[in-house]
Amino acid sequence: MTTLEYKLLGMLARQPMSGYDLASHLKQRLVPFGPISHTQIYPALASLERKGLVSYHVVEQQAVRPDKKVYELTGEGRAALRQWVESPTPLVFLYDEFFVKAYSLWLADPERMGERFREQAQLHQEKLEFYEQALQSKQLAISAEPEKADFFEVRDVLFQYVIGYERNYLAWCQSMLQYLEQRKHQHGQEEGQA
Amino acid sequence: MTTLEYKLLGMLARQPMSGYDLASHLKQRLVPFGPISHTQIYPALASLERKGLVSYHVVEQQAVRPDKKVYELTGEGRAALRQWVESPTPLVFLYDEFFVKAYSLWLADPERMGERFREQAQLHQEKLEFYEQALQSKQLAISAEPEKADFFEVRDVLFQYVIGYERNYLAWCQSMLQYLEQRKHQHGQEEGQA
DNA sequence: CTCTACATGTAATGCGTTACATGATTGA
DNA sequence: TCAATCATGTAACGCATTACATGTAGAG
Repeated sequence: MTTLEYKLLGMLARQPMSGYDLASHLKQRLVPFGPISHTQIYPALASLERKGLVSYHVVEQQAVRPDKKVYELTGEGRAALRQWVESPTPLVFLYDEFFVKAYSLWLADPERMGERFREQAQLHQEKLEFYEQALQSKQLAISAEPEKADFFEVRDVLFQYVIGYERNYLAWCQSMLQYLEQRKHQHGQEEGQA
Repeated sequence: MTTLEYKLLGMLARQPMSGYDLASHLKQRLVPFGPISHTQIYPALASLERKGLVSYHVVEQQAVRPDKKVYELTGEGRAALRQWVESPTPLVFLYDEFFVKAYSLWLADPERMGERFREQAQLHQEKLEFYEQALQSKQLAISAEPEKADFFEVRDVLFQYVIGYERNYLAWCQSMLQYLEQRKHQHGQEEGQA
């Protein structure tokens, strides 16, 4: 069982869906797991089905579209997910390419690096705004459907985590921009290699 | 060129090292990139050498140890690294297994999940303390060797990012623990499946 | 007339992890 | 005697991404 399979189980536990639905939910960022390619989803669903953790029923589509396979969790699927969720997790290391670049920023041109940091800040700003807005509309959804508050609430807290993460990222970009400004003024134009 | 290769270039740009040295620096967390296995490092160094981005000189070891290959950047290596550092970076998605588990926490036992959150908080607390301490000793190192302040300073800011990240993580764990407490009191003992 | 949405897949490639392989010295 | 440190590698396996493959309907 891979993390990918548990992501799918977690989504199906909330709502039965087809492979296509899963992919588009992720793409629309209704679930903050990042996008997952359909070329991974379909084999993974097949494998979950072989293991008896999910089952599907075919829904015929209008026109000549391929029939839709709507998957849902079986009892074992729910139990397996629950067991995994309740199990300990080792510490994972954060992976961020821009962060790796920043490690070698001392040999780069401060002017150009300033642009890069503003670029990143922009991207993270957009993501932050998306999740802030999503959080607001989700809170409205809870008051509309209180019986689903169970997992709506949890999703909100995940969104709050992402929001905190993005705020930290932005603060870091700001402090780096300050540092670069300082550097520009201090060093003036000493190193001038192409 | 993979991110891994640029990580190695970035480290070698600061200081010539052998493959073994690179691995142990990462393991000791002197560089916040997470550990990298030596089985990846040695082939990567060979590939960088073939591309002319690094060169090495053999240092004979006492006893019967294999000779050490100390690598350093070539001019092209430095230029390639610089170009990469100055290039734009797409937004990457955060990957955290515990976060994925939290998404399905609504079907788990609140008591047991509380334990898991305390566990994670502990792990992140340790990491936070490590980087806070490292930051302090690095700041001392700057005053000792001001000529290397260039990249010491940058490393510090990376450490500061990690510190912010960990603080956010801990705050999230705390808020989740509060949520779970609330949940325990509210729901009492309604669902009791094994 | 081209692009996007719908809907499902297979095949090839690449990166990362784990296991395998060697071999002396030092400390518990 | 068992593990860890030093020091370098190869081989097998698994997960993820990209490219390939099919086919209609509707919007711009």
